[in-house]
Amino acid sequence: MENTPIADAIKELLESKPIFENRDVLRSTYVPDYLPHRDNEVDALLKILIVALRGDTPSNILIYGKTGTGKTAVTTHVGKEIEKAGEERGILCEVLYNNCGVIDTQYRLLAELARNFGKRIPMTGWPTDQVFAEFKSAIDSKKRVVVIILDEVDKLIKKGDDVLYNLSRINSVLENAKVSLIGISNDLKFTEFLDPRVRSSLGEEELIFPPYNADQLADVLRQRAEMAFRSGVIDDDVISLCAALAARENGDARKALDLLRISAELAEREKVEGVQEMHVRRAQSKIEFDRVAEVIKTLPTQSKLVLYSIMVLDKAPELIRRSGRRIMSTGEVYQIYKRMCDMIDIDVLTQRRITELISELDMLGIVNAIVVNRGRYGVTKEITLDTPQDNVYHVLSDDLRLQSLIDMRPDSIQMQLG
DNA sequence: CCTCCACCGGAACGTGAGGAGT
DNA sequence: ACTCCTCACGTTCCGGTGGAGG
Repeated sequence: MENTPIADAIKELLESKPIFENRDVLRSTYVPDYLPHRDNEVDALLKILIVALRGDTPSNILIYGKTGTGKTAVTTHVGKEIEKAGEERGILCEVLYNNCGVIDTQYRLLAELARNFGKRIPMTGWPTDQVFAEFKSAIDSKKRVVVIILDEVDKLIKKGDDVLYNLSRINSVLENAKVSLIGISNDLKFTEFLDPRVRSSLGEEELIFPPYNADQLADVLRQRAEMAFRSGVIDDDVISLCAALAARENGDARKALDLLRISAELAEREKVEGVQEMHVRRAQSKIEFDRVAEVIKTLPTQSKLVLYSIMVLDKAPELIRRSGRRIMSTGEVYQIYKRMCDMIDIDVLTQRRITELISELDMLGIVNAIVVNRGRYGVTKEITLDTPQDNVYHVLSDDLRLQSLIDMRPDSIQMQLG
C-alpha cells in the first residue's frame, strides 16, 4: 500500500513517544485528591462545614486570596468530601458550585440554582422573584442542608447585591432546608460596596488564602507532574524553574501549572524526548506575548495609536539609548501621534489625555514610563517600549481604522514624517 | 542661590451613550 | 416615550515640580 505524505506524518506522530500521560491534570480546573500546603485551609473550612453533617446550618463564609492560591480547589474539594460523608451517613447535604464570572446576573444564578433541584426555568422571561420563589420551594421540599458556593462573587455584586441579600436571609423563610453561602473573592476590599447587612451576614467567617512560595509551588507541580507525564520526561530542574518563575509573580499556582504544561507542549511539538529549561523560558515568553496581545486587542483605537507612535519613535535612530532601549519623552510621542492622526484622519486628543493614555499603557505593562526630572529641561515621562514589537503589528492592524497606517511599518512612516 | 524648562497631574466641567424607572 | 442618572471619555485651566545651568 502506498502511503501519502500525510499518512506518513500521522503514523510518525502517533508512533513518537508522547510526553504526556494525562494532559488534563495540568489544567487549573483539575482538583487532585490531596492539595499540598493547603492543609490549614482545608481544615478550617472543614471545621466550619462539619456542622452540616449534624443537620445544622454552617456559618456563611467569605474566602479571600489572590488568583492561583487554591481557593476554588480547596472549596470544591472540601465540598465534595462533605457531600460524600453525608451520603454515607444518610444525611442530605448538597454543595452547589457556581462561578459568578460566568453566571453573572441574579436571574441566571437563581435559575441555575433552581434547576439543580429539577425545576424547569426558562432562560429568560420570568420575574426574578418568581424564580426565587421556585428555588425556595424546591429546596424546602425536603429536610436538607444546601451549601452554595459563589466563586468570584465580586463579579456578581457589580450589578447590585439583591441576590446576596435575598440568599443570605433565605433561612428565615425556610421550614425544612438550611442554606449556607460560601463567597470566594480575590478582591480583599469588595465588601466595601456591600450593604452592611449583607456584609455581616455573608462574612460570619472569613478565610484568607496566602500565596504559595517557590518551594510549595514546586511541590504542587511535582504532584501533578507525576500524574501528567510519562516518567523521566521531566526533571526536577525544570519543575524548580517553573515554580521559581511563578513564585516571582505572586505565587500563582495556576501560572505555574500553565508554564509547565506549555513548556511540555512546546517540547512535544519539537519531538524532543524530555522537557528542558529552554522550553520553560520559551513558554514564559509565549504566555507573556499572549497576554500582551490580548490586552492590546481590547485597547481603544486612540490608545493603540499612541502605542504605535511609541513604536515608530522607537525605531528612530537619533534617540538616546539606555541598555539597548530607546528613551523618548511625552512631547516627542505627542508630536508623532498628532501627525499620524492627520494621516489617517482621526481626532487629535490633547496632550493631557495622551499623558494619561501613556500611563495606562505603563500600568498594563506594555510600555515603561517613569517620571523624571531633567532639571533645566523640565519634567517628563521617560518612555521605553517594553514589548517584543514585531509580533504586535498584526494585532494592531486588526483595528480597521489603523490598518493602512500599520501596514506602512515604522521606517517608511518616518520617511513620510521627515 | 535662583531660574526656568517642559511637562505632570488634580479639579471642574462638557458631552453623548446607555440603563433604570415610570 | 419620556425623564433622570450614571458612566466613560475628553477638555480646559492651572498650580506644581526639582535639578541643570547660569
